[in-house]
Amino acid sequence: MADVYDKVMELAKRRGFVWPSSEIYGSVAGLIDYGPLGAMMKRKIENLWRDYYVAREGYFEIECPTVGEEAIYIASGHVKGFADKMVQCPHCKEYHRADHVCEAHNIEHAETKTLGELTEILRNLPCPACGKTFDGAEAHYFNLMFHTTIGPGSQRTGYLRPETAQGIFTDFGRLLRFYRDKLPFGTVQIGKSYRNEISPRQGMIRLREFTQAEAEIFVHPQHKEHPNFGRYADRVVPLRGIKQQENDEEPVAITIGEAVKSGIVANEYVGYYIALTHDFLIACGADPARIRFRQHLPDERAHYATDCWDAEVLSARFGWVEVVGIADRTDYDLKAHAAQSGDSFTAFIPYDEEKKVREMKIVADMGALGPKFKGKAKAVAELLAASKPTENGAEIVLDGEKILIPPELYKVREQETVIRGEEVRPHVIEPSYGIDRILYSVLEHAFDEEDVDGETRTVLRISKKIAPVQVAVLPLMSRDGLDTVALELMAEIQDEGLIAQYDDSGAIGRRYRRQDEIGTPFAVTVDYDTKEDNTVTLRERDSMKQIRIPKDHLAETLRQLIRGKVAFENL
RNA sequence: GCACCGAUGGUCUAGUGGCAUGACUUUGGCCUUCCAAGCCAAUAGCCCGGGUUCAAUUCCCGGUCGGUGCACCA
Repeated sequence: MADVYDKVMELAKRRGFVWPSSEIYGSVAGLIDYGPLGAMMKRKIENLWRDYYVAREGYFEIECPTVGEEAIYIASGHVKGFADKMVQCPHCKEYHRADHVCEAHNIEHAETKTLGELTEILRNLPCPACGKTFDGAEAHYFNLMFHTTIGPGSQRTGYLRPETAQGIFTDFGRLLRFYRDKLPFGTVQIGKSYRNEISPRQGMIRLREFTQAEAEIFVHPQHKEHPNFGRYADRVVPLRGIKQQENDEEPVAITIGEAVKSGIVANEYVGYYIALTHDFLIACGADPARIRFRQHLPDERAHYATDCWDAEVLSARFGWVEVVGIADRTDYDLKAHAAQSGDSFTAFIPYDEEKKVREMKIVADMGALGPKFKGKAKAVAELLAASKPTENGAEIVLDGEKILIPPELYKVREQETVIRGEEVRPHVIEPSYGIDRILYSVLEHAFDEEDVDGETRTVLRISKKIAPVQVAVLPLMSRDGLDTVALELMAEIQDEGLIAQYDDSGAIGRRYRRQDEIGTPFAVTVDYDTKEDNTVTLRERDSMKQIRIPKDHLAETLRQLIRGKVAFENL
């Protein structure tokens, strides 16, 4: 069954987009190599992403290690949440959560038991699937994080990061200062993340090492209005909300402004990035008819997220594939890191107007309290501050003992305190992109075969913004000086910062086909007229149309074509 | 991780207990004045480990990778 997937992967392998990793030693499932064209294309997708998030949104990029110490992932919940105690039934081979099986048989606190204890208990318990006992089976941990040790002596436990986000969260304090203590601000990271999948299949869709591009945008919890919401408010996006999924309906095409106003999308930030993602995926060359946004159902949503949408792209082989997740993660992560680290993970937000609060303050006379209460003096002073004194003195309870502190041991002052603002723990809006999946989706959507004069023409109609090779330079004949002129042009084009490929092998038609197959958007051909009038042929991949342009303008024209500043048909 | 199926030049593939097919691609040459033309030549392959055998790419066992189903996938 040669479906599009087979054809795309065959082409990807043959032409140097994607290869199985360490193929000569047998490869490892879930690990891939990007070949020369794949690596170039991936870099261009990442750079296009930077255009959107770094250049246009103003979110600076940081780079954190892929290896992180244990504390990070204890705080994030990955050490616990990503590790289940599993047991496999020796009879029917079914997998079960070891603690769940125990708890179903009234074993209390099974979750906290060790693997040995669980194995011991399970020995006499029946498998929920087949009814036979687990005798002979051993409970084992199952954590999807790659584990390692940092430094000699295996002293420190480390993990390969399962997402790039945690690096941004742990740098929160530094980032807040970098952005001069103001909300909102955003930070992005593009890099590798790791998940030790049990059974990674589906080619490039499910990898053990994959590239994420994530933005973490820190916003005031009460102000989730995006400052540039107007830019995307009128953009129509296919949304498949909870309602459509429950009624098994098609996505609704609706403006993002309307979606936010009607409450389908939780807030402007989430809506804004849904629209931006729509824009970005189409700019990469994904087919608009095969993109939709699906809202997470309440029961699949992570417990901390208030709203979460996946950008899904339709694949002929895999169905709708999640390529981007856009979540409002609330303050879950910052709260978790605050608890683990002791730092506050808050921003000080000044009020528009200072608040003045009049209050009674009870100030202890430490000179008198000290000798009287000795080591307990400090505790007494603190209790005094919170007490409500009467004329006879203030009654406090110290270690269960009621003590009356006479008025001469403290002073009561009425005092005005100025409150200039408050500490606010931001909420996090997180658009998270799976670059590998996007690259595959674009390849699949761009793959096209058409019949030209009885021959099959294979052409990758990828966006000229992410095509690995941008221009092919072809001498019609590799003689009569045509090759010399072509090589000169080649150098000029490369000087312009474009990626060009020179090809003088075989008939001209064959060379066009070669370039079509790797998605090169433009080809320049030097022919005999070039020597007469200094013009060259410029051919466009998608239409196969050709025009002649003066070779002096070539490099500049190409640059404008590729940046989308001018259209081929207007030349 | 389980079950079933598969693995042969770069790609697709034929086939076999004893010299391993063909096509396409690629490279060089001839030819060729714009869309995979033709001719000549060259390069290049039986997934890995063990077993059976005089001899294994072929048969057997184990593994790896890929596909499918199950399980897993905050």
